Amino acid sequence: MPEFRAPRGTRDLLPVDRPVWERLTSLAGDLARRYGYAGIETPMFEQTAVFERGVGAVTDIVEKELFRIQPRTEESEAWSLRPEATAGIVRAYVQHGMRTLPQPVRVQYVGPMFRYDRPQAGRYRQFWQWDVEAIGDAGPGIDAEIIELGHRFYTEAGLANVQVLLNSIGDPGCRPAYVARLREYFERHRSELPGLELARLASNPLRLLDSKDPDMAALIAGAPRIVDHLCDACREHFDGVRAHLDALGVPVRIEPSLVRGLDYYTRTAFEYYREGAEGQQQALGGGGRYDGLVELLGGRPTPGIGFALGLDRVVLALAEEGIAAPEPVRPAAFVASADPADSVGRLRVATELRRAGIAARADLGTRRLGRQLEQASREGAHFAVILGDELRDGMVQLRDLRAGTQHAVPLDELARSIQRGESTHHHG
RNA sequence: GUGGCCUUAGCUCAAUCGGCAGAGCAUCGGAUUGUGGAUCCGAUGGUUGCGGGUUCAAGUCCCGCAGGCCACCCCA
Repeated sequence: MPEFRAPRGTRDLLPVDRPVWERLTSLAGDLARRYGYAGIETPMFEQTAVFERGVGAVTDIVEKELFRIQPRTEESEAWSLRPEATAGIVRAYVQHGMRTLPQPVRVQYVGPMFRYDRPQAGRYRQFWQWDVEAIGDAGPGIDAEIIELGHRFYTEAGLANVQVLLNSIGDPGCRPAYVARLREYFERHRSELPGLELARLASNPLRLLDSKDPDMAALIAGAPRIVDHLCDACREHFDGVRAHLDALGVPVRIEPSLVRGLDYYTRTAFEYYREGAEGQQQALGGGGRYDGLVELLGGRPTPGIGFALGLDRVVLALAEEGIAAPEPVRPAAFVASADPADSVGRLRVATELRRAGIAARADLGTRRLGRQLEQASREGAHFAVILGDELRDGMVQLRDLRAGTQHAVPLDELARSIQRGESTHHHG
């Protein structure tokens, strides 16, 4: 066991892991372009207060999972690594006066987030999210656009069985009355509550709804549903979201018990859920509307909605479904030579090919020719270029490693021959 | 933060009752001084996660710690 290891809950993404990640990030970028979401990037740490206020001071994320940075001096501000992206993006929206841009402002970002909790498969202390936000539009249409965009990502990534769970959790106008009714309901059934749930009844009755305790299932099923207690405006918004989603053909399941753990959510709450998944990390992503957040962080009252998709969990899901990762890039040409010592000649020819735009590699060691060709084969090269005595006449051997054929070509026509061979094979 | 299971070479795993730490794959080399994914041969690679204890003797038994996984908590 080596002396040093990646810190607990973090891991190295090795060359063999990278292709699937590159595919997912380029898919996110492609969807962002199609849907009109511009890139944004905010710092990986912020003043702790941004998260305390933006995420909610009494949430688990802030209370027990925040990665706090030790200040270097007493005068230093208290910083924390970001546990999610929305608070920082909204902070940037306010700081840079983005309310003067055409509204809503559509932005997106792929990057690492940090939460200090106990690692498990699909749950890490450093993990990657694709975060998408639309700030400045209160209508239900943008909710549907965002929800469909997230669903689209899973579909195009290759996950066919991802379902959207949808709920409305009301707003500060109507939610308190509902929470009071809910509390009243569970108080009536106090004797049936497991100990852990009793504590929640006092702190956050909404959380009782998404309890995983099997003994709670019947109780939850009989509980008042928030969607039946929305004010007219919230009701109308929720119906609007559903109507837009229906029109788009997005498979949606209304889930009255879906409440999300972050304080700032209003109205729309949604989650992407993988059916038939092993383990508890079935939530692939989630999001919701946060109409009070901009104001909380010092801006004018501004509505907003967004989601965060956990890319680590998508990678895991793709592996579980047996969906193959993209092949690593194979070189078009591998330059070998009869003289094992002639690394200068090999590197020179490879460099010329590279300058001509060809993916070329060369053995820069001292292997004999047979070993060089073995290397070329194992790296999946299409052609081997063999430098030998023919160089005196300006000729090299061009060997097609897939076909097993070989012929001499002039060195100054080498790049063109390889390009021709590549294109016929790719389209043949 | 709570509980359970696990940890032997880069990877996947053996090692009888406590008795000399091994194999396959991978890597490097040879068979083959100008011709490749096969085959054969060889080499490199270990403080058995770390620390302590019991014992003539510990990969094996005991204790602690770390890390991984699982279930909670919570979330992505």
